[in-house]
Amino acid sequence: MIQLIRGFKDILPGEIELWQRIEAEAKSLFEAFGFREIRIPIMEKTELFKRSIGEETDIVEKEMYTFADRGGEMVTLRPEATASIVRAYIQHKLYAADPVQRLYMIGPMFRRERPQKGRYRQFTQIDAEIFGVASPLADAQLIFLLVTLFARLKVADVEAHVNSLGCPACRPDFRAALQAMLTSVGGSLCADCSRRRERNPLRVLDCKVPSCRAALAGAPSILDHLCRECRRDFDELQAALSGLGVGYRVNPRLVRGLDYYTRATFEIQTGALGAQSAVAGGGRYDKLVKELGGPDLPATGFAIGFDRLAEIAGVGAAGLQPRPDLFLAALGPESRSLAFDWACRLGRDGVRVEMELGEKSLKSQMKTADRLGAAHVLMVGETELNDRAALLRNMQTKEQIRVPFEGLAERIKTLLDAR
RNA sequence: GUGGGUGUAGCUCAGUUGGCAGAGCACCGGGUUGUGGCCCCGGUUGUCGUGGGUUCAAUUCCCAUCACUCACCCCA
Repeated sequence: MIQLIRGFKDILPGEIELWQRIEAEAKSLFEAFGFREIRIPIMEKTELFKRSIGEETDIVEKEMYTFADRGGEMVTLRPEATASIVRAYIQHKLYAADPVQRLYMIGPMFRRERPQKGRYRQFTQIDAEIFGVASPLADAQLIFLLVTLFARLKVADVEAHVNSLGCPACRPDFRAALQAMLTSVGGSLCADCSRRRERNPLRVLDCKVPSCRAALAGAPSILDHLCRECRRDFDELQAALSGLGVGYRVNPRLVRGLDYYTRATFEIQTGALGAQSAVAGGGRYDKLVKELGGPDLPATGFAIGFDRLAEIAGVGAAGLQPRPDLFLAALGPESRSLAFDWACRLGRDGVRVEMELGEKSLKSQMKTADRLGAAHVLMVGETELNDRAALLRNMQTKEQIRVPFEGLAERIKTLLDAR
């Protein structure tokens, strides 16, 4: 038999209710804050991701699903959403009407990594971006949204981490200081970090190898090298968060794996997902719009790992299963055809209704109704045909009443609505 | 890409020092010829992950392979 692709997964009924709940919660929250949904394509020209995420990043170097299509063009299944949203913002000149745009999207992303807990090759992200706002209040708003959404979904054991990555004015200074320090402790770094020392020294700060952590105990902090503007913005962000009552931790070791980030950067971390600590991450990317050919406008945004969020959400799918309002149990062909007619009418009018379409004993049908959690069962058989009235049983109280055939669907709907 | 663990019924798992493949749950039927949950009785379901090797005989031993899973790496 043909199985699904490694690292991909089906979301089956029973689990999907939780996904729908999370989606609904996210949408209503974002829309309350003026975010509008945007839908972007699942594939883009490979060039877009190379230029935005960065040629030297792991994502671009070894994780993208990239191939030549039948016309020979190099295309890539999107590994993240920001690049496409920025592309759309520029291409459709959304900034012309108003540079300030709040956009969100929910959809699948693709990265060909080795699957493990909380990590799939097709995974879903909830993404939100704010364009055209330079103020750190925009970053504070994003973090507030994350914290609020997580609280609504009863996610326990999460913590917001914030940091500033500086800007083109001050980051080179810090980078030089860090590199000098790394050279001095060179011997005690792990192989990966020795390699990263030249190309991407900031990543060394994020290394989890104990020897590296020890060697970096006295590493310079980016926060000591921020220029005046970066310092001011970072202070303002913290003041805003404190004012909102959002708990957070300043983590000078927090870095991003994508090259386009500047200044404010943040992550929501959890201890509940094994090695995968990040449930959401984001930050400011003030230079990206311009780099991709648009105007020089600032932007900030985040992505939530939907699959990870679903795993740690305190609201389970259990209470979310739909239960029928009514189950129709019919005995014999004549009763069944009557019941079928009622079932179709009631379903059309919005009553959750199910019935057995085959020939089954009443006992068996009652069992099915019970298993489905039906609130009521409407029985019709020989006796009822003679009486011209069906029997409506309340499954909880076991109370049964006769309902005349005449206008039955309407009568039933009225009875159920009255509850 | 590297390393560890695991693959037996729809699900959770036992098992065979190599000899006809098991339990619980689920499902179906009956006990009640027309009334669910509890109880009792009965029944259905398997290429024992796949391919090869050793053997009279392999689900069991050996080799390979695939899948799942956890971790490294990286990230959401």
